[in-house]
Amino acid sequence: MNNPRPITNLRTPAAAQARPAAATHAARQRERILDAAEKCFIESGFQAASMAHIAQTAGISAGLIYRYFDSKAMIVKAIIERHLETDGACAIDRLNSSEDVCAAMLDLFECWQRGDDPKMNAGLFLDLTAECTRDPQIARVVRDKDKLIGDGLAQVVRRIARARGVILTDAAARDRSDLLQCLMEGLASRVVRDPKLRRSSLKPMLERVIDVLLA
Amino acid sequence: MNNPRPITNLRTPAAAQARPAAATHAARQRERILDAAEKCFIESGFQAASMAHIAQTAGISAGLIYRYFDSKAMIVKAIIERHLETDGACAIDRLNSSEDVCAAMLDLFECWQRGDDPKMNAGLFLDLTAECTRDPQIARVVRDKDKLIGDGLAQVVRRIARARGVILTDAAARDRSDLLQCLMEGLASRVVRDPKLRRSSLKPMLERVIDVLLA
DNA sequence: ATAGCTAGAATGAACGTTCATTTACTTCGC
DNA sequence: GCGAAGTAAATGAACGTTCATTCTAGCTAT
Repeated sequence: MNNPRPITNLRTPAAAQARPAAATHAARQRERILDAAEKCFIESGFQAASMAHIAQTAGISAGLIYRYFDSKAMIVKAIIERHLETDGACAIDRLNSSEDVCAAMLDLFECWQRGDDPKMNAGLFLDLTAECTRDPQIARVVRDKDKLIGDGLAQVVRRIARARGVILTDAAARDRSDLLQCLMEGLASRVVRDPKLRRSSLKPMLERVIDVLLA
Repeated sequence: MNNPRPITNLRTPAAAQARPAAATHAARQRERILDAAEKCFIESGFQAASMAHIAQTAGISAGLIYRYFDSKAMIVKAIIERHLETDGACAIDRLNSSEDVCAAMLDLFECWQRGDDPKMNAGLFLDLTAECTRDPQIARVVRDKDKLIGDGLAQVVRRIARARGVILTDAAARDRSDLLQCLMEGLASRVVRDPKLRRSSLKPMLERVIDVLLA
């Protein structure tokens, strides 16, 4: 008499409806596993991080992970989706709230440089982008999200340009946001390849470049 | 009576002096293995590419690889060094020869987009950069080379600015080359995350931005 | 010329290890 | 006491690496 699968499958949202108390616990456990996985992925990369290490970091047994996730690939997928959610939204939010695009970008630069925010990690960003060239499923998710981020950034560009008295067409705003995105993502690479790079030496020219992009 | 190591160690340059005929064969084999490894690394990433797959791609047995390389890590190191050599030098050469910095950058963009040149692959570049955040040895090699590339780029900036009648200090040229590098590396990320991005939509704003950086 | 010898080149099976995943068992809350 | 939560050992596949063995090309003595 083997019972290969739990009767209430925690991996489906159906469990949430069935028993609310257990569901919140399950959700918390999933978060715990994802937090640990994120830490491990940053430390070792998606491929090299082992389930054993993730389990140890989460403070649970390796087998227990499989109660909450079907496979390692599903954890990777969940981390990527979470990262895309926070990373993209956070960047747009910063630009929207600060009004000073240059300062917002330099803040992001410093955040990457410190490496203290697991949600905005340069290594993870680069690894994730590289993975797109190899895993079509990941590529699709990333490109879908990237399109949304690009749209959001284009809107920010249009809004700021309008505040400066310039009316941009959709296409023109998009060309400018593409280059802005290029700059931001380039900073991720710069952070890693030149750790000595300072905000102060970046600021003057970045200001002038962004001025061109918004006028 | 076992003889654990070959008397002429192919992995040391000393072998080249000893027997020139065999040395050229060894060098050719090493190149063959590196070419195969490069292909596999682009296809699967540094971590996921297996020695068996590299051997199969090279058309030799798995064991033979160890006659020419001590370990997989050494192959990774050799590929990275080869990549840094060609990638950096090639970019500077293009800028030096074309005089039109914008066109040279867009050429590089298209080269990455086509993905036909194994020496200039965006996925490999991103993977390699991500690896810096995890392997200190790789980080050191990449950062040393990055410094040289930055110096070269700063010189190009100074030269072009001077041709336009602007004299830049070393620090000013460096600030500009940092942002140029930022743009170029951002393009590697853009190529992967937005495959539909076109040279024609990039060109107008890139021209204006580069104009600012060189004047 | 050629048979025998030698050493490097190459093979492929086997090794020990590690990994993701499964299974059998225990603990805990209700 | 029953089902859910959790553990730890087991499993088989895959990995990097090694090793005994075979192949091959060039040299030497006859």
